[in-house]
Amino acid sequence: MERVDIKRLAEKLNLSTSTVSRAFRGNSDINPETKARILAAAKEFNYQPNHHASNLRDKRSNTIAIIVPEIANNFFSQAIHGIERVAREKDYYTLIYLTDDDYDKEVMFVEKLYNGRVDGIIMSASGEANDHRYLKTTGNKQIPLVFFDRVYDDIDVPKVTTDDYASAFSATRHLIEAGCRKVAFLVINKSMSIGNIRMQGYKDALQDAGIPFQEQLVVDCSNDYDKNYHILTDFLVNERPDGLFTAVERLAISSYYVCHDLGINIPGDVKVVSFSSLEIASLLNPALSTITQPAYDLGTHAAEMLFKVLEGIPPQNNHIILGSKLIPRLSSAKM
Amino acid sequence: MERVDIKRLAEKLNLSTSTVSRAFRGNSDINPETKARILAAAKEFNYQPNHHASNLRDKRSNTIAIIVPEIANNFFSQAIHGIERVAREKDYYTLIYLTDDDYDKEVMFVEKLYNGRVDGIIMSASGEANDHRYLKTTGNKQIPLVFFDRVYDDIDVPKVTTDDYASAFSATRHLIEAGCRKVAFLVINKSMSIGNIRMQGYKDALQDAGIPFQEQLVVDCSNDYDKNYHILTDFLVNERPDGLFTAVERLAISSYYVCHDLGINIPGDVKVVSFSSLEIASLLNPALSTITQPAYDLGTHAAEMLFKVLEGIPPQNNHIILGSKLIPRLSSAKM
DNA sequence: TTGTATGCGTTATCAT
DNA sequence: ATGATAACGCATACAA
Repeated sequence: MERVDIKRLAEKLNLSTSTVSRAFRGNSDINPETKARILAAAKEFNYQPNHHASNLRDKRSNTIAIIVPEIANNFFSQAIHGIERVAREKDYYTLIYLTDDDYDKEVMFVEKLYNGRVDGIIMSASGEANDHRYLKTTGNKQIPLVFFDRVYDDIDVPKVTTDDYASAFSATRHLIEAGCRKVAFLVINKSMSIGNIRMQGYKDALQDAGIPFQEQLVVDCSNDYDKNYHILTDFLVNERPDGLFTAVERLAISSYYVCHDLGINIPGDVKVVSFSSLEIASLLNPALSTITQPAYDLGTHAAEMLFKVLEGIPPQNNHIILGSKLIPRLSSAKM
Repeated sequence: MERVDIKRLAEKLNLSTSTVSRAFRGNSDINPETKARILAAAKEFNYQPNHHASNLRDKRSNTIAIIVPEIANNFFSQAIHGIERVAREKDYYTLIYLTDDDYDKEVMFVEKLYNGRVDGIIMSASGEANDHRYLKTTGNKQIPLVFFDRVYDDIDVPKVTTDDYASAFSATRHLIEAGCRKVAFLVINKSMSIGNIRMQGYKDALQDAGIPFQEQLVVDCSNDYDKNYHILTDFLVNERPDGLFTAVERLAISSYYVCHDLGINIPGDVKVVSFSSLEIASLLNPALSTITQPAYDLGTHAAEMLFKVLEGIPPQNNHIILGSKLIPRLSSAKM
């Protein structure tokens, strides 16, 4: 009921607030016995130094924000797990923001964070196609930002990504080696840096194999399951590709549904490889060949970079690139 | 670079800080023109009222905490999504805590939150078997708490759960109707309220069908994949059940792996039904029969209950129970 | 409608 | 080793 603050605790102990305060901070000198008394009393009365008061004084919040497009997604939930673990170790709070892939929300979130609410931001971007200048202000205001996975190339902050080009290249080559001659590339936003890079790997692998690139084999999908279902149905019926390389897990899933419904056999009629963080890819029917990104590690690295910046240590390497793993399974097996 | 606060903004505008402050609060009277001027200037200088200062004054944080066992889990990530959406609408911040199913962490998190950091907590519990008295203090300190899914029965706070008993009952009956006579129940912590309730539904469905309950068909599993693999391998080899009812998704996954490796056919040799929030259950090999909980709705309801409490509206119903859906698929098909 | 003054709870500085 | 005090930035009660 009664809220106990430092003042009341001090009164109960016949001490000054400064002494009590000292008991909770590492540095200042204080008699060990006094400290013990204070800590005991604090425990008894369930006292905790008020967060807002401390942070107002210190001008820091011990809090970071994570901004991601979505959370009900294996990749992001694993990455968040990684970030949270590092933050917890540093005794930082973790605020979470979901943009639902909406660029306007992203801007709103970031601008709101100028209120001293957080010490730093870790973000996977939602609006590649849009204007990023709103972030440049961030630079001026010195609120540290780190990108992971989906980055804005024109914003010069630390970034953690995977070797998307190489992965896309090897995934495409893998399909070709499995016998595909008409490999499609399914992507959600090919103008996003990440979609673009993956497409480049795809193109180059085709060229490398002497297969001409065909624009109509690049399928621009959406975030909406129903829309994708139609897009992919049309595409598969009309183009009859013999290989699908999908830039995100969701598109592989949609492809599976469509193929099931159309009676298209995987891998007999069409082979599939996808970027995916699905842990149970091997349990799918058929087992899905994946390029698995180290989502958790992406998160921990991003967090570690951010904390380096917060600690004033300039990161030696402003762009960390982690390797992904191509795991061939039945969906892309040579028949 | 230069940090602009309310004072500086006031100086630039030749106004007092109180007037500037008023421009940002809905209530107080202020000349619309003045307000417009202030807001314009705020935009220009990128001013945002300092979060900690406001909250120190107001003794509220506009922040809620979500405490869950894990996040890389379809159920929890969907629930979090629901909570976040409601919080966002209310213009609240959302802090996230992952306990990794560790009761000690849960206690630590909650106790740390006594520092005024958040206005309320939404939690799915990690330590049913442990002592919950640490939460009773919370009651005294009036920091509102709402449970969802995994609850502590002995703590009297608003709760949102699903109809676990009925779901477990019908899942078990479903297996029996599909021809199973030796149905096992796989559970992670049967002493947890939720595991217990599900087990009761299982038992009663057996009894209802005139099948005697056998203790050795209740398999106590862990959170660890490797351990479960061994536990389940032993169990399947030794007991040869013809039906598996698994209390959590993870155990169905492990069962699939084990059955694949042992050459046990699903549903031919053993049929499987599981509580699961897996969206692609129908793409598994074989398609997994699920009891699907409305995870997202659980989240939104929990959040709405919490905000009711925060707004001083006593919830009319202290325990909301949502229905789950049994979706039979190939894994439990009658042969 | 606007301004003045005070206090929210904490901690660093300075004094004792 | 401990105490008194000022300041962090803001929002309200009260005065004008």
